[in-house]
Amino acid sequence: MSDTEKPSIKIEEAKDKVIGAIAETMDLYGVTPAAANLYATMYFKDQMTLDEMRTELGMSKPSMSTSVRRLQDIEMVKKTFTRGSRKHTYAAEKNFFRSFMAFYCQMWEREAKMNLEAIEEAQEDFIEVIKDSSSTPDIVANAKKYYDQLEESKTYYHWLNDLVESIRSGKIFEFLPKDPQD
Amino acid sequence: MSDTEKPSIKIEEAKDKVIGAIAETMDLYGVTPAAANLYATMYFKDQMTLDEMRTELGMSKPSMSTSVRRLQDIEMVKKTFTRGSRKHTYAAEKNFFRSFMAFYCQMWEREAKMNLEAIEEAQEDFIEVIKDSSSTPDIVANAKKYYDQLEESKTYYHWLNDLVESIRSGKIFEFLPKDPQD
DNA sequence: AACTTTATTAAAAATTTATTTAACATTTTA
DNA sequence: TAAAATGTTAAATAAATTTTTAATAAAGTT
Repeated sequence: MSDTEKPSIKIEEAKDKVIGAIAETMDLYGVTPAAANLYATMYFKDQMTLDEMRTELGMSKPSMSTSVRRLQDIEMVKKTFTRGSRKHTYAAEKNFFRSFMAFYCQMWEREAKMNLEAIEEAQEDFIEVIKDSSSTPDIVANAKKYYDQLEESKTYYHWLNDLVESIRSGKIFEFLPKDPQD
Repeated sequence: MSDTEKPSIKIEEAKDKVIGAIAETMDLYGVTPAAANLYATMYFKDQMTLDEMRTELGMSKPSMSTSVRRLQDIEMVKKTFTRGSRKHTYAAEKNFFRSFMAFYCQMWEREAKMNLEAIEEAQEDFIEVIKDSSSTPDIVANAKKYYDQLEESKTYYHWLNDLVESIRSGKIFEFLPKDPQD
């Protein structure tokens, strides 16, 4: 290896350290390894085509195609327009605040919605049981207990929705500044 | 079916709606289906032994054993002491605020730590390349660009640590109350 | 101290998920 | 409009993960 090559190799190695760390943490976010590696790789690129992705990661094109779409779903990758090229180009969202926002807001909103819906339905059932004349006293007591437990849990889902709202609006950064001036 | 059975069946069905919803959202949190179903089932119980779990879910005991341990890891289940019983007993954390806290704080702290470590190492490498006399001007320019990109991303990880701290200390609830008085 | 009960670990089986190869559809260009 | 290039869908393969059966260890009881 010539001396003049060393620095560029060192750069690649340095990038790889960060790519590895990003991909590993994304893995825990329910993203497939291919998508995680792809995002981390794109984090150091301006924009990429599907063919560049496949060359860079050594994976198949359909794998890149589906990975890129999943990353688009969670808004971590955006399609970019490049005049003069018929290949589609994509760019990674490099602002982690925006990625955080998109990912968690989507997730928490979904969670709150799904669970609140189930809770409402269940609570209606419990009320019917409580009203039902054929219910024995301890069945009624049970139904009441569950009804109250669910009622209390709603507080959490409403809070989750509030959290989402404060992130979307940016109000949370008034409370927790991005650059703490200490 | 006798009329007096109907209410208790209705109760079970109502619980199952909520169990299904909880388990489905937990699935997205990287928890195995067995663990997700187990937690959701325990959510409506005071406490359970491994044998009760296996009977209730119709799964093997080792599956319950490992599931319960994973739930303990993310602090969604706690071991309880029951005098007079030699079987271990476990109880689900029913306060979702506490589950949220334990789960996300653990996750975010880990993410910030891992990525910040990788970033520090990479930045040292970039500095070496910049200092290296055998680096060509555009290699130096590249190293500087990456260095700055990583430097900026640190803001996010520090913010994540601040978020964790405000959740752990409960200060976040001053900003976002659990019961909004509207 | 031996026996019984309970829980955990290890190896095997089964299921699920991710990835690839191959076929198809779409778009662009000549 | 035909040919070439790009991207996506479908079926098949491969890999990883989850779950189970079987064996082991630990704890408690007689």
